[in-house]
Amino acid sequence: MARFREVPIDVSFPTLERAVLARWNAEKTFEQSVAQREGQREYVFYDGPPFATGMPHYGHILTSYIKDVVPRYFTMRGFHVPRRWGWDCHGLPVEFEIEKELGFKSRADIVAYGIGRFNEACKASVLRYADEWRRIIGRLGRWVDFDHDYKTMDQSYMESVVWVFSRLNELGLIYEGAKVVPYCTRCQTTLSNFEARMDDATRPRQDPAITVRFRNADLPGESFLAWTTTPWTLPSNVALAVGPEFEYALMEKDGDAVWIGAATVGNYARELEGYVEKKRVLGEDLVGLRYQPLFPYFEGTPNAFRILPGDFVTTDDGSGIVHMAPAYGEDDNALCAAHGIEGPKPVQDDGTFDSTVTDFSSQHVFEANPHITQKLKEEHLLFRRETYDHNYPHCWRCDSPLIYRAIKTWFARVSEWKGRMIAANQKIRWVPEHIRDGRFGHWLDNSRDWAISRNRFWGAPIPVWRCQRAECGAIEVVGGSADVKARSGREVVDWHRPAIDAITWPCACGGTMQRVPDVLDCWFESGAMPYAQSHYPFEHKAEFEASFPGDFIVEYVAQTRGWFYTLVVLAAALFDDRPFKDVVCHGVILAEDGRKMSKRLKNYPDPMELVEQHGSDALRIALLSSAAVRGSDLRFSEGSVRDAVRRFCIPLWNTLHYFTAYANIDGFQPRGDLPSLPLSRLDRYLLSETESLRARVDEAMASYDFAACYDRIEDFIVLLSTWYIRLSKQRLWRAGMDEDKRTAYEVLHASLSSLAKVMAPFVPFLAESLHGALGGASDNSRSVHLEDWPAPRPEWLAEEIVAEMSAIRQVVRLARSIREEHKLKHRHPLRTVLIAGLPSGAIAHNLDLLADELNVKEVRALDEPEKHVERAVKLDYTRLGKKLRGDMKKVAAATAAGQYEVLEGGGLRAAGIELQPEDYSYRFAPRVAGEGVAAEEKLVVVLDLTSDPELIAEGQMRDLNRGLQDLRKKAGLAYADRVEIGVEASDALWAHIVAHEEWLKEQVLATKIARGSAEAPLAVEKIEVGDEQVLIALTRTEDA
RNA sequence: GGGCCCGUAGCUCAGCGGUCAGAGCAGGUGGCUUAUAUCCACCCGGUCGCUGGUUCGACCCCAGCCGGGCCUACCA
Repeated sequence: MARFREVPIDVSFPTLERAVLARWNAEKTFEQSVAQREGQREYVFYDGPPFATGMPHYGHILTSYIKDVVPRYFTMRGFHVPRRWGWDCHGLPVEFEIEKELGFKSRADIVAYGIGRFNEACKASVLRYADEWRRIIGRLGRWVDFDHDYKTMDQSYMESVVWVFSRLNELGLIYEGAKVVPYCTRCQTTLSNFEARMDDATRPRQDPAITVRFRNADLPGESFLAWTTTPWTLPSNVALAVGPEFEYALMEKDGDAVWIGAATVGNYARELEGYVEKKRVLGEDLVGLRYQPLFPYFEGTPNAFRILPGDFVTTDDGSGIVHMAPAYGEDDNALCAAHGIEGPKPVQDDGTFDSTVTDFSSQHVFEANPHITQKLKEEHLLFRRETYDHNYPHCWRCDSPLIYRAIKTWFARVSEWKGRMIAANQKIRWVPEHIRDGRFGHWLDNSRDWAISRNRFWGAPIPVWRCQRAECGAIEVVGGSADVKARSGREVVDWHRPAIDAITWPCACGGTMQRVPDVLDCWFESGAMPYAQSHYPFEHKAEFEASFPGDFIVEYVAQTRGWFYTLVVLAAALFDDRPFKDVVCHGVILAEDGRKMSKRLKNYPDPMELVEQHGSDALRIALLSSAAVRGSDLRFSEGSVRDAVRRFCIPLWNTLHYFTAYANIDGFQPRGDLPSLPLSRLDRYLLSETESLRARVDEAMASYDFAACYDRIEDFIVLLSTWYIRLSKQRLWRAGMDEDKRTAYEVLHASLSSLAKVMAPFVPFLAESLHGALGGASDNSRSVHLEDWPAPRPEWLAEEIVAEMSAIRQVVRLARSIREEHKLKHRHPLRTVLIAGLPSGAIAHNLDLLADELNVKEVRALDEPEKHVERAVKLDYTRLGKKLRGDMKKVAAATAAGQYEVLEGGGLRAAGIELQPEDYSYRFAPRVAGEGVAAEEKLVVVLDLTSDPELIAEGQMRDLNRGLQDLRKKAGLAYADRVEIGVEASDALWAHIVAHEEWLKEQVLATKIARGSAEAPLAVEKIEVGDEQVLIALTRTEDA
């Protein structure tokens, strides 16, 4: 009766995985794994929410795998690791989707449709992919709690966000200002400076660049040349700026004189053909000069139309003179404000000119560019027209080119607490490490005030109410629903617009307090996630404070300016702390061709089809053992997944198959009594490596080096499969169950059991199958994911055996290379091998192993290796380099040339310098080619190549055995099936067969060996035995 | 313009102040296998981007340059 669950050899990993999933679902294994750690140490993981406006792609899958491995690992290590799924619900991405669906062209369409209806549509849509996400993430084997998820649109979440805003306000970190900010004319809202850099929002664009004459108001024959790539800002021009330190040249030809930056004259070689430099002055000498406005629209602007000094002026591009439109440029705004100039704002919210700009009224600014250029040309004010390729920001969702525009916006005064953010960052552990002071550190250094309001609809409200009486304008900021109720007497039923807008209350002045209409930047909401998911500080106050900062987050590198950033901003302001302790930044997954994965190009395989083809664990291995987990980009190919199956899954599976099949034949039942068993050195080697694997994985996980974890596990599987099991076959194949055989089973069982646990976080499905199969015939054994991580077993470590085995494996390689060189088949036995250079005792310890592996009758120590090999001194460079310094070269040259003398009592002298025995060792190289000698490092192997009839006969028997085994397999026989054999052999060969009949019968489980073909054989084949072609046949013996 | 990362075999990537630079894949040859879709050995294949410097010793550290990627900037 089978005790171990039968493991089919022709496994389908995807099928296997589905069965495991079914069991996890049925037994609520995930829930148990979390619940059983209740009360133990917390390991706090924050789930960075995806925008669920589409289906998961490889990037999400990579993130998800890491978000699964780490919590699984720490759970097994004894931590309580709750994992709540998060949904990002608010913001432009969603609004934009809905606008598309409803066929809206502009913001006005939304208002006409009704904010309430629009937001209902947003709400209804955000979770439309939720079921698909849940299905896919579940299929991947990621354990995460979807039932207790958080959504940024939850009332509790929104109330915490409101609290965060009010808290910042109490700290004096919020203000309303009219700064120049990125603005989307289609969405009709401001964006934050970092949204303008999201993903590929900043990308090449071609714009017109024109150089314009501004005529000197007092000397009409002179003009100032200014260059701009935004002709649409020229109607709003109110000043020019020059670099006070730069030189400016007055260039003249035929009575036309133009001022231009001296360093930029070369930029205008063609236009300035024939012009002569008449004068050269410093910029500061031009300051104060007046010029005629280009357009008449704003002629009356006080203090305007003069030349101002600007420290931002460069001479890299353009003409060295910069035109100033304060409402549409940050520098312009600051400089003009400093000189008492208020700029006109003729551009309306939808990007069109208002009626003040009579010539271009109601034209969109980008549409107006050529018309403005044309008009300037007609008035002879256009000096040059060109096109300019530059990187230009676009709206990260609707893709419209942004403009910069002064607009009333609510700001978080980030520049004020930047220092605390920088300090907090120093306490964060980044993987890869360079992000901390590199990409992220520099980003923090450049932090500017954050425009947090959006003149939009679907988001958490700015919790600011303002008295509607213009002459009062009092402002109140609320920090939660209690604040609202205290003022208005009304409950907050929904923090969303328009419900929240409907709540008003009387101002002390008699006016009405009404909410300012803006909503918050959705990045503000995601930055508030640690607090808002717990409804802090309204609920779970103590739990939150005990669990903050979080232990671990992971997202892709671009979040350094997204979520990672907003988390740090808010945590530094609210708690003067880091929001998380450890963060892993993974890279971007590219298609195999090195380009971005593109649905349109179909340059990548569908993730779920791939998972159903090869299995999720294989995909997990491929992704997490790649450089992507170290922050690099990854060219993903299906081949890497196939490779993972071939290198990792199949060898492991076959190991398990072998173990269960033979253990069941033998009726092996583990007793767990290893310490009392006569462990062989091979057994101790495997146990030592088993323990080392655990330690190596722990070490790698301490630095979140997932790739190293997979490498170590794979190394172990190879060792297990190609060394331990292969060498144990003879032990396990023997009939009956002696103690040695049982020991082998116990060792294998212990090692595999440990392996199952160590693998569990990394290949959760395979580990579960492995663990389940080892647990016994009953399918009711506990999940491996409910087990504790293996405890250290220092008693399993056996360093000297590991070193010895590594030397033995080297000897085996050397012996094989000798056979290779001499075309001697491995099956052909040889008489003797001589070995030198092994650790003392190694030969005695491994006599049988060496004899088997090398297929020799006798293994002996080689006493005088010098007879077969040259001996060379191998210096310990690390030791000697430090000691000898400049003499190192002399000594190295002398010893390499064999010029040294061995000193009595150890040590040697070379180039007049004495070396201690620990300063060097010897290595060998074969002296004579063709002698059956191989050497490497200090090892020397000498194989006796001579043969004799007895050895030849044995070789033939092994050939025959091999052929018969092959035939058994081809005939589809079970391992324990008995057979009858027929052999058509020469007389000489037959005589050998007769001599070895018993051995052969035992090997191939034959009841009878006959000369000639059997009647109606089950299988027949012609094979090579020695030099002879032999026909073999077998028939299955009916069971007695 | 500035910053960060990268440049190692045909491909994907390890490595790292120490002797002769590695693995996997791909190609070739041979061998092993009573679990394996395996595996093993050997061959093929490298100016470790280039040039200097530091050092007894540099793929590794430093400087400069070339190439690629990512990020960034008030390219008006």
